[in-house]
Amino acid sequence: MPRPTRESYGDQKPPFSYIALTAMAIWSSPERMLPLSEIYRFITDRFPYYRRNTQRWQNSLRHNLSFNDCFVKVPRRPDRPGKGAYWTLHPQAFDMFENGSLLRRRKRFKLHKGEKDSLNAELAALASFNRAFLARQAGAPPSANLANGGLYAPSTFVSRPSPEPIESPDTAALLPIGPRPRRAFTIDALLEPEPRRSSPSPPAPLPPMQPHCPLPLPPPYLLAAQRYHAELLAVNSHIIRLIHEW
DNA sequence: CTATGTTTACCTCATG
DNA sequence: CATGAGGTAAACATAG
Repeated sequence: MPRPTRESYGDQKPPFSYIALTAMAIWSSPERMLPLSEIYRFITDRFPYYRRNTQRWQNSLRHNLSFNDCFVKVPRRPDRPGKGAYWTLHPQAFDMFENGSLLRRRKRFKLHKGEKDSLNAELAALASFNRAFLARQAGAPPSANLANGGLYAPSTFVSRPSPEPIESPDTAALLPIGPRPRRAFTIDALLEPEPRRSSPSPPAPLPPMQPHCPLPLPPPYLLAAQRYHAELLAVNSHIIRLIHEW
């Protein structure tokens, strides 16, 4: 049976789980990261089946986002106000599907408590930093040093390149535990290149992952973020290519 | 208020 | 039969 294509389903229900549909949407986006509304849009755009009964399936989809550890909620940048957060995939969730077909899942992706805790700690730190930054802006409005758009990249992902567990990269070392960073440069370290607002559907080929020269030597954020993106782009380039053929 | 998230419960289905 | 994945409903909570 040939790989199904976008037009194969029409009004029929596509054979993909919500997790697969959401992963497709995220993968197809330039930053590998989307707000909920964009995930909805991706799905309704290419699967007419989901243009009906939206309350039902969108509730299910939100349930999946919250319930499954493979999805990570990343806080918005303070200069990009909006309704919800951005959703991305945990890099370790990439071997979740067999053969990359998105049709079958190997096993549920679950983080162990320690991993989950440190991830949550970092995301909370990010949100906390946002608040601090916002407060700072309120005090000194003029020059927001955040002109070039883009999003945070989650930075505390443990790299596990292959089935063979090589060494254990120290995740905790990536998280500045103690005093929250007070200077604004840490936010620059988290900036991503401008996503190139191509509005409708055609996702940009593969976004250039420019080194994005850091200003002052950035904290571990940048290195971790870059490693994260390298993982996204390298480990799954074949899957991403498949999705782009749709 | 609505969109977004979180959580619990219960159901079906496949698999061992 | 037990277990796990996935789908659905629903009861919240919270942010904009």
